[in-house]
Amino acid sequence: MPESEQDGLDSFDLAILDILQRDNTTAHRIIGERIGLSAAAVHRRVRRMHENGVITGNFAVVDPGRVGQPITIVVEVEIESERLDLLDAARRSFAADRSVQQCYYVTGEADFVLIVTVASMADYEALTRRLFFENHNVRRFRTLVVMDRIKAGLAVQLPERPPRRIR
Amino acid sequence: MPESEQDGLDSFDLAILDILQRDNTTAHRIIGERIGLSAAAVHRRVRRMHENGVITGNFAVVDPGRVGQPITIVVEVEIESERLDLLDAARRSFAADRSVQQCYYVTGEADFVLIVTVASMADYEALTRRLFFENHNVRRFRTLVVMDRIKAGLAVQLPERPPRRIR
DNA sequence: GTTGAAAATTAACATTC
DNA sequence: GAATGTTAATTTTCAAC
Repeated sequence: MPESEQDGLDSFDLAILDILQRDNTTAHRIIGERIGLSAAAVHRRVRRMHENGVITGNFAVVDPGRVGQPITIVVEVEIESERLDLLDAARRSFAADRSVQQCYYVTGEADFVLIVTVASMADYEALTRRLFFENHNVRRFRTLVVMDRIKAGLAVQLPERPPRRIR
Repeated sequence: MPESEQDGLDSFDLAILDILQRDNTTAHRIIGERIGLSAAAVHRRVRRMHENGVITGNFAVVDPGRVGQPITIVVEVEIESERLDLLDAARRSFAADRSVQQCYYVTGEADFVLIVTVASMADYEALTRRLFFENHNVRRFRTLVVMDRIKAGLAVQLPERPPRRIR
């Protein structure tokens, strides 16, 4: 395969991302006015970034407390064996669980970090049973109950200058 | 003030949220077809949920690796004093930092959990300097480098049945 | 980048529960 | 009275030039 598929984001692309990360309902015409481009040019760039995988999705974010999930918990999980098949099994069971909003595989004193939302502590206990106690590969886990979601977005910091100019 | 402002989400609202959490570019007409409502009715409900704060935002999600931020790190921070003013100062400095994507105030063995994205480990060291070493209220911090973002969305689990039927 | 057609959003109105 | 569906006007999206 050719080595063409690269980032190649210029400062216009980054300016567009900066806006869409805050509000992706902003009309292309408005974006164009702000960054000095026509609406059509903005449209083409947005579509290309979506196809290229730079933009991975467009989501509405819901306040968990308003839909019956008032409790957020950070869980650190330590596993027994790092055997690939066992690791993968854990990975999959965590990712598949509907209460698990985020799941990271990490190095350091823990192996996984999960961010879960639940309706009640009883529900959390049920989660620990099905995800941790019933999985013999889980050595231990630490529960950190979230008292305040100080910052909970997914907006990525964008470079002032394009990260790398291709060609 | 009246005690009227309540959730009052019905199953239509939840069905709409379920769709918008996956893709908020879905046209109201399409949503209407799927759940059995007109486009106008969908539009009104979406607008109301936005105003009510049920929908907290509409975002495009960007792949951090594609915009020069290939490293994700989970950081647990322990602080010295829980004095309110000092706590608030820490809170604010974490939230204000552009590299900090998420910040939670938690109970348990840590006080804050941060999720940060950076361009390099040198940048992470710079971050630890400005956020932790220069803040004398930080007792210690643990670094968990993310090797795999297994699940990184913010979609909240929605109840099958409405959480509470008002009136 | 501009133009023009198709589609979506949005407001206004009549109607039903 | 609150919420729905229909209609119509406005705006946006999107393809062609």
